[in-house]
Amino acid sequence: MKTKIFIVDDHYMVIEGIRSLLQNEREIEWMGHATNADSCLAFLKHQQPDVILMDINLPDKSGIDLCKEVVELYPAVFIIGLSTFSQQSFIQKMMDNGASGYVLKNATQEELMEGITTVAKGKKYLSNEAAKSLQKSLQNGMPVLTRREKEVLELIADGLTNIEIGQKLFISTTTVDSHRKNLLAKFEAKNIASLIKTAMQLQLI
Amino acid sequence: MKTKIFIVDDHYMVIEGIRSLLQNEREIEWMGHATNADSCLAFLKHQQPDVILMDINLPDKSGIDLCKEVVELYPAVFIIGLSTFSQQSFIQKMMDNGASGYVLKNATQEELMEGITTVAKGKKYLSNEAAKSLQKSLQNGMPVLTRREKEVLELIADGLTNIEIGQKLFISTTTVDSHRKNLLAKFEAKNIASLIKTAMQLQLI
DNA sequence: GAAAAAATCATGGAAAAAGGGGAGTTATAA
DNA sequence: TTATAACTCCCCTTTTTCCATGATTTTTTC
Repeated sequence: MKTKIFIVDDHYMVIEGIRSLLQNEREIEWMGHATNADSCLAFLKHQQPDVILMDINLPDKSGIDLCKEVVELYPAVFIIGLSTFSQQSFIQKMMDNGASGYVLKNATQEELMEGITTVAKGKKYLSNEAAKSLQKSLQNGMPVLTRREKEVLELIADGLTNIEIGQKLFISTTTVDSHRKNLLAKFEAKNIASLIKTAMQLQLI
Repeated sequence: MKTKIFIVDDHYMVIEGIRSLLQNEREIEWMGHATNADSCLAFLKHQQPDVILMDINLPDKSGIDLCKEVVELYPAVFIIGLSTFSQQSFIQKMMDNGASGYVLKNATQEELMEGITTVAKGKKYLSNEAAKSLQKSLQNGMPVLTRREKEVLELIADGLTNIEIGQKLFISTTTVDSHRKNLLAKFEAKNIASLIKTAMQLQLI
């Protein structure tokens, strides 16, 4: 039986690239593509592919959020995350949100096919490079933040002071300060400036 | 006469996508591709294409630097910068370094062909979207930083205090403070945290 | 060579962050 | 059920940033 494939990516060159890589594969049926989250959801109302290749950066919604929605609505559809090399930190998020696999955009035809067939069987797949970069970002002490710490970090990055953050989250200013201190410790940062920089680099903001 | 094309991009899917978009064009001769700056330069030693489509993010060197080198070594070769949507701020840099055009990766076949033919004639080309986003980032008050402000900004982002920065640049602490204030004003930021965030988003760091 | 922009320096004060230390409560997972 | 992690709160001190205001010198540009 053919594996039905659908692509969500806002770059035509990537869509064409995937189509080109898959066009000679007999076991693949190309169902089409979407360039944003909305038209992807619209498509799924009528037809369901076996595997969706989903970019992480979409114009209207992050692939991570879309992934979650699709998995909830259509549990039978397997999702493979697609991303460029620099977005290692999203791999974990994508998998946490129900993706079955992850393939980098510099994957070869072989890797892509391996990913699709593996995932279509219900197994998990991480391409070598993806697995490597995940490992690397874990090794290189990528901080694991709690829910609250993430919230506080976002607000700090938006320019709010401890007092303002406390009011927004209905907690004491001193509590916000505690979270701030924990963040500095986890990032091994001297101050908020360097913390924001590394957090942005790791795409945690 | 056919236009000879060469691609430098580290993502196979993009390479395949471009190849696929161009494969039926009679006026295009596909010379090959490289996935990094070094092999691009190695290729150019033996053969020169008319137009190079060059990604901005390469594993060994930024496309911006590579662009400069290629233009110096082979003035007859025209370069079109390629990038994803989020890298508007690089468009200007790429053009400053001698690129003849700029096309976003979500360009259609028509846009890509228009870009290639325009550039091959020696003219400049910016795809609608690229031009738009350039305009936008200029309009939306993308701050124009002075040499000193950039230096100070980098050091702030690395976590140095005003005192440390002053020592490093051999200027008074109060001078550093002045630059800091100017930066906050230019970015319309409430504090350094939000400044670093937007500076990272605009890829000024 | 004059105007504009950039870089330099300063004072003083208010606000916020950074650093240190301590401690109770609530989830939650082994 | 008992550790463990997460979240909460507090005090005190020092350091740094932020804000207002003003001014001189150097460099660039027309």
